[in-house]
Amino acid sequence: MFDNDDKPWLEGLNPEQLRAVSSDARSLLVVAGAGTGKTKTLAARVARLIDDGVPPGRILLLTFTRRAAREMIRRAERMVAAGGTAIWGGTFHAVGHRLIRSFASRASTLGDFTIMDQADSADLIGLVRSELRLESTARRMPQKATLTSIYSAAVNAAEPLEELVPRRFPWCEADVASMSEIFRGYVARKRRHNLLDYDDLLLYWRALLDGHSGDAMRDMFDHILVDEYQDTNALQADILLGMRSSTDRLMVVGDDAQSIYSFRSADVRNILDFPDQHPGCEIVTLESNYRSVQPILDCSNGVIAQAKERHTKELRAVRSGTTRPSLLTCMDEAEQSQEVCRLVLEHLESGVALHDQAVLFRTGHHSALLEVELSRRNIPFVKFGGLRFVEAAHVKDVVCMLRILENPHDELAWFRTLQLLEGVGAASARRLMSELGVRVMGEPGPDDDPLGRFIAGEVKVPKQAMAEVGTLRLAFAECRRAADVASQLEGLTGFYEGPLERLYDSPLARRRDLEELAGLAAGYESRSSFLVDMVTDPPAATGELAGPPLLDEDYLILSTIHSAKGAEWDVVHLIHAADGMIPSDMATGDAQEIEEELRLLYVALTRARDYLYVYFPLRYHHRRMGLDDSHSYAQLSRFFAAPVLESFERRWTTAARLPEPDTVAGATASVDAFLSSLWP
DNA sequence: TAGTCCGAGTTTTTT
DNA sequence: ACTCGGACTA
Repeated sequence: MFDNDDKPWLEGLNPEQLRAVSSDARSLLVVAGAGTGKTKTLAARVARLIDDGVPPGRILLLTFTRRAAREMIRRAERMVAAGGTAIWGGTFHAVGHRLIRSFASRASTLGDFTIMDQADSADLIGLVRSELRLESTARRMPQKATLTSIYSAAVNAAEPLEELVPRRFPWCEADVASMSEIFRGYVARKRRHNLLDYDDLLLYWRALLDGHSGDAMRDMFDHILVDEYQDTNALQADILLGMRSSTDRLMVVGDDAQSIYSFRSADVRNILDFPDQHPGCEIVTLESNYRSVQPILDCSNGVIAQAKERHTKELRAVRSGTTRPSLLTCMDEAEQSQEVCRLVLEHLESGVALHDQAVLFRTGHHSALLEVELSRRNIPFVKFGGLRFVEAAHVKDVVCMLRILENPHDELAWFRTLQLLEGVGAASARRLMSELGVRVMGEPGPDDDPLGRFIAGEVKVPKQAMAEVGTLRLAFAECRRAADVASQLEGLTGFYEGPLERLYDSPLARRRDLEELAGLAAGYESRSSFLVDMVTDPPAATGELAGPPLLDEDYLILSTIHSAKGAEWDVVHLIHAADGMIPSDMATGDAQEIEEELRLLYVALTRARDYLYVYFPLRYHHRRMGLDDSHSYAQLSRFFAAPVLESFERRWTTAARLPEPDTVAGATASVDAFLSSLWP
């Protein structure tokens, strides 16, 4: 019936995948279990659409990361010659930004705006908080980062503070009143300075859909495809509804068992309620797993079977293989690191490249000790997740200087940059900004060129700061003449040498980061697109790689479980399978949180193709690398209940065999005592 | 007013 | 082990 030579996208699709690829239903829900060929199906569908004559520019592909979008588009383009306009692909936030830029500026409602990342939002919230002088009241306010999370959670879940805070931030319950005041101030400040935060990218998108631009926006696309639908939130579901026209087709793909972003207000109800929200919807379920061998699936199925609420799906292995996963009990974290290195190298020797192996963990700092060990043994690695490269103070400093060049009225950027100068603190920075005429955009001022005034030296600076101000003026002046971002960065880094040495320790590592930043910038034509990408699509990985030349080399993958979503490796090492680590003791408040931790474990286990190793360190030292030997015993994660344990090959290192079984059995109390001693 | 020292409180995961 | 703000000194 089909000629595969004509239609290469048909190749190797199973009947369910084929249904998803060729369906013409107006609304299509694909429930795709882990490893069931979701990416392949999405890519094949895109290829099919293009082959059917849909112009690529009229296809919108919404993914969780831009990396995922690029991968899918690449695969689709391999299957079919895609000419003409490129497919619209990216995250909700990145696409929202693009749409707002073209529609809002055209309507001149917003003019030229700057996007803030989360740290910028936190700084602004901190600024508003200190200006409101709420500290004088008896209670101390939560940290600015916490306030930012609360603000964002309220926006994304569309939930009033009075309900949200007691439920998700119970320790801040007493602060709700002052919080509302701060948030009101924050919103006003954003508006006055034409700043949009991440949440605004979604809010303005939705607002534009309700306004005059709505029809034009809806008319842009014939097909919308959404990946990782289980991790979208109420606001995003709303946007999708708003984007629908009478003729378009919408396909969403997801797996409720892999919903792990409720902290970002993702709501599994989105995928569960999709059929109701989009009447006449066709549903396709993918259950054949092409990734893992059956013993790994047995163990993953056993883990997810413990979930209370779920769509029952049983993954079936297509590939053959009988190696059971290993649960390795180690003496302590140090031994765990040793064992990971040993097994990684063992697999390397038997032909599995480093980048086909990954070490997964619950939180960014869980890999700290392992990173030391890997460096010691010269095993190159790249780390995904944890603290981001662009959020490091020194990278932010340099990016802020670029932001001033882009928008000389960027209050936050000036405030940060000026304080880099020796002898200039918050007070002088404020004074300088007002002298320079950094002001609300769009309002007429005495001079529209604060940067020009700064370069011309038209402001009084403290004596101490004279030298550095001079260098900065020169650097800015050169930047104005330089054509490309890369050379602008070079000039600014020259000025930055002084502040870097003075303000931070380990300047060597930081200088390396700045070189990496320069390398990234070299790939950009314009400064503005570079700055936008730094916010909406920042580099996901940080690594111990000295520079670009080394990128060709083989390297091991380290990743938080969250960042491992959608990926797969031949060999997966999951470390810290102790209670308090997974589930994280930060997330054992209520049953729903614990259930999400369970899904998190499920996501980790289902990343493995051939070999799966789970490591459980028995003892946790109180003071890492400390001189004393005080420690307490951990308990195996509660998710490894008896039936799950049966699917593992259990092993103990020689050292781990030593403690008496009853010591281990009674360990929970001591772990809890240790952990709670950290935050009394 | 910048920079330093001290004490109190602190929640992970990411766009 | 970190951040943050307040008090204090130069």
